[in-house]
Amino acid sequence: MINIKDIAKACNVSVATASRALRNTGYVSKEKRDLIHRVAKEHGYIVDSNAQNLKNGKSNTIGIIVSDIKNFFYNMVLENLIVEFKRFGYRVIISYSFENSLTERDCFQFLLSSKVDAIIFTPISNTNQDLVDISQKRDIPLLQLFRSAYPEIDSICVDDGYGAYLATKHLVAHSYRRIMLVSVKLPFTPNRSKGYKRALEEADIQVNEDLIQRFEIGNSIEAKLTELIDRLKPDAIIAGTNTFGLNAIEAMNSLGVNLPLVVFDNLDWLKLLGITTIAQPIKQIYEQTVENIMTKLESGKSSFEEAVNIKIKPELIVRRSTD
Amino acid sequence: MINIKDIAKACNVSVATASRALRNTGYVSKEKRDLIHRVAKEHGYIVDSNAQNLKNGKSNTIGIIVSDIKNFFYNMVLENLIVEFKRFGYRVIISYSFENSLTERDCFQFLLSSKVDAIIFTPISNTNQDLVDISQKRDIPLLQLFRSAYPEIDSICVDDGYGAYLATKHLVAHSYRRIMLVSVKLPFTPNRSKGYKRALEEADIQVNEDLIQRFEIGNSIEAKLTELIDRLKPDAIIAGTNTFGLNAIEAMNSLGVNLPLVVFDNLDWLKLLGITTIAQPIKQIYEQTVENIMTKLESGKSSFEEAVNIKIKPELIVRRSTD
DNA sequence: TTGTACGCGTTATCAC
DNA sequence: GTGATAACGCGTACAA
Repeated sequence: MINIKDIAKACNVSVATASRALRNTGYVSKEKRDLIHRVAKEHGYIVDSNAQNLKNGKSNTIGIIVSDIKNFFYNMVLENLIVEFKRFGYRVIISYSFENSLTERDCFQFLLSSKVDAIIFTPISNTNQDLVDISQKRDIPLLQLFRSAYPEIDSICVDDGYGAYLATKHLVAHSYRRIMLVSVKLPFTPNRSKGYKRALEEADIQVNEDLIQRFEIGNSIEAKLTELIDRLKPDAIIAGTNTFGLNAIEAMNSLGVNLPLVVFDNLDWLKLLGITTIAQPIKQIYEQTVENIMTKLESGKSSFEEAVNIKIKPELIVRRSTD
Repeated sequence: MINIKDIAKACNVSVATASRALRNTGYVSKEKRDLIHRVAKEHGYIVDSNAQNLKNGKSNTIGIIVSDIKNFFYNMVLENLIVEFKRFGYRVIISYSFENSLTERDCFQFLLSSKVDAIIFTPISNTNQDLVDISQKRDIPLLQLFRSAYPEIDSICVDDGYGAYLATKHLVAHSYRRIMLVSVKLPFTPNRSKGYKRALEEADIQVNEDLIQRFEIGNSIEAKLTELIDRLKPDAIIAGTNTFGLNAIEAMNSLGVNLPLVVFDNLDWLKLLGITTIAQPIKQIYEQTVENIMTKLESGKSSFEEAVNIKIKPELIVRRSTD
């Protein structure tokens, strides 16, 4: 393992000089600086970031715990976060919790153990309060993204309730009355059914609780939907995730019906099929996220008096499935 | 920052004892062990992995550089790799190169700097030879996944040439003669056109080079495809990626034609649309990857005499688009 | 402008 | 069973 001492020796300088030269900081004459850089490159020297972080007590790194690696939108936001934070001189380190609280716990501990400067995460539950507390004590800025499980820390969520409101209102305006809402059974996430009910109430339509169905994410609900559609005879469907949307289409196909459909999350294939969607405003999400974290980081304050809860409004994109 | 010294002091033991207790290693009496664990928990103690890694010269971590965060299959493989390596006691740390050689360089350096025990990556080019060399010198097992740019290191790829062969042969068997291949312009990846040509030659069909089209990945090629289909009048299409597949469908829609289509990468919506696909055998990919890395790690040898180049055969899934 | 010396948090060695 | 101590590689007062 070739270290800074080797480089210093090879250049006939002290490690202090080598360190300063390699990090382009402090005083060091041009000749020595060039020499040191050249020798370092020749020897394939790479700093040991563990030693650096240990020394500095921080790592110039932002940790992100993503709950679902398969979620296209999470990945889109993640990509932009990586790019944006890089522009501020921060590296991003990603951990995946796979929608599991214990795995989330591992991730959280790992990030704290690595001395990250901030943590962004999509909470699965509120069972890791102790780690949240430790982070606060260490003055590490925290931010909940997409969900809000810990009231005392900042959050940025998409207002899915409003999305459901938009979808329902749109369908109501097209004279549909028996609208089925296929929602996710997920705690700490904005409530879709509230927006659905509000839109119906505004139109003086009686809410039928049977038409509000909740399912766990993860496995196909095609069979269940087939049964439900057949039995409840809805005249339109709102699918809370694009997987549910897919299942709904399959269910309708197998029943030989073709109901108007609105799907959450705007993916390419939904556009292709001409399906109306509720689109997440990716840009707003990552921009607000970066601003939230950078503000805390630059102010040196890991949090302010009151937790900030930002709700970002999704957009309705009308296509021929509901025209 | 509460460290092991604090814990030791609070327990009236030495740091050595505390360290042994916390890591459940070496000798330490039951009472002290329990006490130390309790106090550590109470104080919210978390080891500093930077100090650990610095001390140990390694991190029990495998670094993976993913070239495309949006690629669903990469993510599927990644998820499984994380789970599998965890079972072997290794943590995975992910970096994204976004199909950019310089970013890949950053990632590579970061991983080496972090003292990862092995690196798996999807090379974009062969311009980072120096970092490959450094890794070899440090005895860090390397593995190229999905592409092969450095002949001297192991690789695991999907045999896309064979996939193209399967697709072409299938279409030929259905009497199509003017099959258009929409392929990716990507170096170091198995050549799709070879398999395409082989299938045609086996059927004594003259290869028409015009029908082999290559495009960069990243942006929509719908307009180009519309023009090509209109001008070249193919009687079937093979799309080398699912984005190209999407574009092909859009192009056909705008022309009002409906040619048989085979698309690489089997995604849910392709199944929904009944489109024939070439499916990547995810399980084989991650299993072979884990085996390759773990063998090297456990044998203590970062490589063997000859580089191993594994090609995994994809599968043809026939659906109604080509029936 | 350069070098010496110490400490960051942890662990392995060795003496007790 | 337990504890003192030297390292790991690096950065930085402080001295020169």
